[in-house]
Amino acid sequence: MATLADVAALAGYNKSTVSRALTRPEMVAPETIARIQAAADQLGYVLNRTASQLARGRTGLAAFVVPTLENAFFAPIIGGAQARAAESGLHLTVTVASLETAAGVAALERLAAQVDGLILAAPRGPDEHVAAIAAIKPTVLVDREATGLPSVVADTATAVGTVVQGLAVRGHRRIAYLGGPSGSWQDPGREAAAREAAARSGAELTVHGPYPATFAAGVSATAEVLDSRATAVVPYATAIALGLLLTLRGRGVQVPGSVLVSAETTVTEALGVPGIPAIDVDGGALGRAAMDLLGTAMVAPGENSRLRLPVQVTWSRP
Amino acid sequence: MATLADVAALAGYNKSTVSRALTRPEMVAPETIARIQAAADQLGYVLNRTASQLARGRTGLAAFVVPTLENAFFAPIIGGAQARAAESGLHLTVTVASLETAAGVAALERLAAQVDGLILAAPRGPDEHVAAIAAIKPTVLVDREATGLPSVVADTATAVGTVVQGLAVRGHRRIAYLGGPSGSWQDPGREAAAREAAARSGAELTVHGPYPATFAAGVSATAEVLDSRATAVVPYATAIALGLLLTLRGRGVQVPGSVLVSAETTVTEALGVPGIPAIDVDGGALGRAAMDLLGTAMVAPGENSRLRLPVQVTWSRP
DNA sequence: TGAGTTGATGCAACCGGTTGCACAACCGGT
DNA sequence: ACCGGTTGTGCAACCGGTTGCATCAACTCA
Repeated sequence: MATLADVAALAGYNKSTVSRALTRPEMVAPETIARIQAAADQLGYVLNRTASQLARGRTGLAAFVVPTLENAFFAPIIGGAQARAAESGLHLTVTVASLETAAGVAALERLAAQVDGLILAAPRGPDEHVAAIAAIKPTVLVDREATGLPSVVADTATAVGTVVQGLAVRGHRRIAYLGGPSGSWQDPGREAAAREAAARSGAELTVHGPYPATFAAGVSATAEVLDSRATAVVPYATAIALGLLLTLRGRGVQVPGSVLVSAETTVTEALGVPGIPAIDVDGGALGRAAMDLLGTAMVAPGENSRLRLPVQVTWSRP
Repeated sequence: MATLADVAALAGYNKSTVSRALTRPEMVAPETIARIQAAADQLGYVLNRTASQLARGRTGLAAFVVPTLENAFFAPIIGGAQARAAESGLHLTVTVASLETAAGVAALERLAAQVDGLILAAPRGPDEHVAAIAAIKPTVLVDREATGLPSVVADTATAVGTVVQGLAVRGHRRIAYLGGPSGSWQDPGREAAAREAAARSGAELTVHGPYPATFAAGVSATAEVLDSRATAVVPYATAIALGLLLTLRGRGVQVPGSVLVSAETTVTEALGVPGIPAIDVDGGALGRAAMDLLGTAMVAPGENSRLRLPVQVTWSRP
């Protein structure tokens, strides 16, 4: 592996000049840069991040922490964050960890010591645990808010309210809300919005859960949904909706017909029936926004904006 | 932040002794260790990984590379690998990247320069691209094999063969195989196994695809499946199966009845109908095995075992 | 008792970049 | 011709550990 010194020797300059040519071109004469560039190319030189990090006192790593990867919901968020991270020369490492247990917190504290900043996506667990991590390194929250921390959340509460109201307008008198994982920060807000919308439009709302955001949870929720005699269901996550949909149909229940299940556009359109509400979160935007916030947080700690991204509600066409 | 030198000064020893006391206790007198330990605790000393890495010439990072995170299939694999990595003090960073394009390869080559080893999960793209990465750092393949590289694959080909034969035995004369993403290494093997099983048991096999492993692909595959007039379908991935199932039922097609779709146990059981084949891959085991292989590959390059993990086939009960 | 081990610790040279400071060459202005 | 101000480059001291080699005391065995 070629080092700075090798390049310097070949190009006939000092290490320091080479370093500057490669990282701060504005400090170096154009033709010098060209020569150094040529030498670097010839040797196939690549910067040794570790050395660079040691010298600069930064690691060039950011961590994206998710509670689980089972939920495809995080995929586009990670994608968006990763794209932005790459642009600013950061590596984004994805880690699965929980803030619910002391062991999980300890693991994250260790991780925090090794990165320049963290994005905690939909972290569950008490505020103090979140604060403990945020105390170590600049931290941005996704789909959760906390005082004193920058955050970006998809405003699904409003979307759920819209959906419930829309359902009521379309004649649904009994609506079931399937809550998300216990500890979910978003869940109470969504539930409240659902309740409020139901009350305002004179529909009855039954609340069920908590359910993890998995297919299996949707399957096991079926009995409760049927018991509730609701004609429309608003589940917390797409995976839950899928499990529910398939099981309902497996039991010969008309969907929609006797029961209508909201999901996201790709799913509702697949149902081949119009008038099913879909809630679509732009995960990529969430991820990009989170990374941007982290970028500023790493430069100017203390700065903490709370972003709320709008969420789209559409009603399926056939 | 306290450094080695601080601890050394406080404890009255040399940096080097402190370093050894902390990382190779067997080389240092017990009471010395005790004193150094005390000093370290008092100062709240924590090892600076970056410095350690620079000196040792290793990064303590391993990369887990997936073609996409949309597919929940990778979640348990990553989980398993991450668990094992943590045990051996490695950080596992998850990266989304493709080996199909030159740009993707370049990005991975850059990544490879920064880690101690990589696990490429279900990489698509030509062998030379894989080889290019493997030439840089110890590399383990998951769900793909290549000469000279350690790999671990889930033997889904055999499972697909079993399923097709089972379907034929149960009276299905026309079976549709929905191929996976173009470039998938597993796909040809599965297709071959399906063909062979069909031929052996006198059933007719129609092959469709390629399809990406997504819900949307399952939706769009519906027309072709119906056209094929097959009574049973074996899709490449669970997400495809879900899209297909939902759309079929959305169109009023009896599933099963007119068409039967295989998936994984959680899904087939949700259908509430017996006799549907499920193919279940133990992702956690795949991940753990991959990480173990990487561990040995990092110590002893050249060593390259090819593991084939059995895959379970079950037929749903009501 | 002396030569040969063994064990514990110190010394100093790394690992590969980054950066403050010094210095020389060159600028336009007076 | 002289001066303050740029601009471009080199020098060397870092960043914080790791490790080969030297040193020295204590210990073994003849």
